[in-house]
Amino acid sequence: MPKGAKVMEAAEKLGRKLAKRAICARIDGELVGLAQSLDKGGEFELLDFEAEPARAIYRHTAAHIMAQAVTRLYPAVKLAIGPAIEDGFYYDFDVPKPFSPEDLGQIEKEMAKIIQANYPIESAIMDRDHAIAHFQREKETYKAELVEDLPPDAKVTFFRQGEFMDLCAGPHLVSTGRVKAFKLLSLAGAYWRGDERRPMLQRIYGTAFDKKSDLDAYLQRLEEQKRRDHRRLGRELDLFSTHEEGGAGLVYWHPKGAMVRQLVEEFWRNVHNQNGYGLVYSPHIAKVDLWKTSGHWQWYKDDMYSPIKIDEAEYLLKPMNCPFHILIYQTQTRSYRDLPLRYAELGTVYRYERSGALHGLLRVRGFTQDDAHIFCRPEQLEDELVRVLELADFMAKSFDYESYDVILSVRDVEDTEHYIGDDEVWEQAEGALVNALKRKELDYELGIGEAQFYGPKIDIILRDALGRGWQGPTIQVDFNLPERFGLGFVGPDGSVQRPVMIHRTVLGSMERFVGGLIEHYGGAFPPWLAPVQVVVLPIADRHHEYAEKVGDELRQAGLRAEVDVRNEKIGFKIRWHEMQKVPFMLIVGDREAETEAVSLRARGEGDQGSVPLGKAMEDISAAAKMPRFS
RNA sequence: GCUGGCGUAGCUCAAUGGCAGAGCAGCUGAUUUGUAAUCAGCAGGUUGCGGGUUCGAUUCCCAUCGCCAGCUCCA
Repeated sequence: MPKGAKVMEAAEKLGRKLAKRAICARIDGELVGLAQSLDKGGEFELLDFEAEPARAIYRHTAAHIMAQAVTRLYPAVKLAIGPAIEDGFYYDFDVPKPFSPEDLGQIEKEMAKIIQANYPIESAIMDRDHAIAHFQREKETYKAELVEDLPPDAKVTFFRQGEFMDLCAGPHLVSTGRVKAFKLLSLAGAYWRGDERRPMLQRIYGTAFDKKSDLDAYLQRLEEQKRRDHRRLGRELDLFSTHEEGGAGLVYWHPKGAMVRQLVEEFWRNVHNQNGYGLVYSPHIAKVDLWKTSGHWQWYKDDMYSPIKIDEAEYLLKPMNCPFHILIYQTQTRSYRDLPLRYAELGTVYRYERSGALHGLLRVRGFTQDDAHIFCRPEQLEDELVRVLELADFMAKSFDYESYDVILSVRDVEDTEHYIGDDEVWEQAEGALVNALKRKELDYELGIGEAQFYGPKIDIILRDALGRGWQGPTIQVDFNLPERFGLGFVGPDGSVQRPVMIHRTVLGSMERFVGGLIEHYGGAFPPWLAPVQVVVLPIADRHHEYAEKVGDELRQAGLRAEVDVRNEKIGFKIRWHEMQKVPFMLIVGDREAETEAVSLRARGEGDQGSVPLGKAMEDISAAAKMPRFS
């Protein structure tokens, strides 16, 4: 290709069809727009909508089109930022009057005009000072601030489409007409630069696809997410409720939801007993002094509830279980031979969550953590972390979470205010976590400044059936609490040494975990977790006796079975229990009663035909087995 | 906590300043049913709670509680 030729021309050379679908190119790893000139050679690759970076460019252009439309309709608007995000884009605006949902339709219409006009999108470069002056003149104070943060010698790029020009690093589509399918989805407030002390802007979320059918499929996926919403299923399947009278963020588990939770807990207990944990119970409140020793009073106060006065002493509701497990540790002189000591507890804690953060079962003010604290010698730390990672993996797989993402949260070394303990101790802790992850060959993202006040942590984000992420296991290394409580163990040489603590949960909390499970399974729990595993459906009144007998036998065999003797037709009952997501239905009429048989129906799969009762019970029992750790 | 939206029967939703309604669920009765909704009748409400404007408020205003979408924060 000649120097100065456009990327697009190079693309055409590769093929008409290819060029038509291309959004941008990657030259030596750098993304460039199709309208840009080729000023250097290198490895050349065309990207279409299938490629994530190209998709982001496409949606980013859609965000610009939205900003252009908003600027036309609301001339007083000030623009902030408008990036592409997972599945779409947003743009933040400062407008005198907030948008209403009805405004979105208007904006969409204006966007359609801009797309129709097919304005070419051209880039321009200005030096930093000119750019600042330009934005100050235009009263675009947010844009001016963005440019001011750039280094003094920076060249600032702009993109122009029609009358609209926006500060932007690019690249972009070649013209506005390239956006084929878009939709504005929602409105929200958002702080400028995510800082709650700064102005609240109006954010519009939208999404864009290069095919109408893909947009429709995406919108259908949103519908599917709504159908699986645990708050909706929680009501429809009679699993749990919350009550205005009782207070926000506090959960009431109904018998069926409680059964699911109980099964999760039973499984959890089995696994922990098998894995060398001692299961403990601890109180819900403790004196303020204990929380002063642990540091919670100083470092975690904003998340804790006000003290309760009992006999002149002040007590606090626990936000964490760790100090209690430490007290248990301290009841004996521990030998190096005793370690590691692992205490596990389904411990109910209470934390103050800001009212706007509350959300169904996923964000609540009282919840039960599947907590454990491992006290070990420093040289045991890495092995223990590996064991926890293995346990976490087993737990995830047992609930059909096929994959997960790992985040290593470390302290921000600049921020000395939010963390206790010396640098050396932090480095040691962070190093142990990194080594454990390496040994399990787990890739991870780094979360700087995301650590707990007492130590760094690994967070595991479970990917559900729809590919969404759920906060699951977390593993924290802590050298600080053992120090604060003066914990010790007697070493082989008779000297007293300091143990290390691991705080960990492998599910998260019962509330959040079960909430996630409801959505993951869409309410259709696998047989071992289903609150009702089998329902017996008699055809007519004369079959009730046999149906009850079948129900009794099922229950005798340890299955959770119900008999539906309502005066309804069989079709009604089948529909009802299908919607209640019961895994198995046994239909009994004259034919079955005569031959000690049942007509088996499996959830979602329909009629499986007539089966002898004994065989049906065996099959159902086999399908309903709780997973075991091996 | 902040911004915006919302709160009407158990659930889903109508009624825009003038007698609060429907479907499903519930109850009663009829029907005795063979693989995703049998029919009929009955009952169900201080319109979240408190104040105000008005002859009159589900509707307009203020406050409060709760919910929703985000922001911030997090198991």
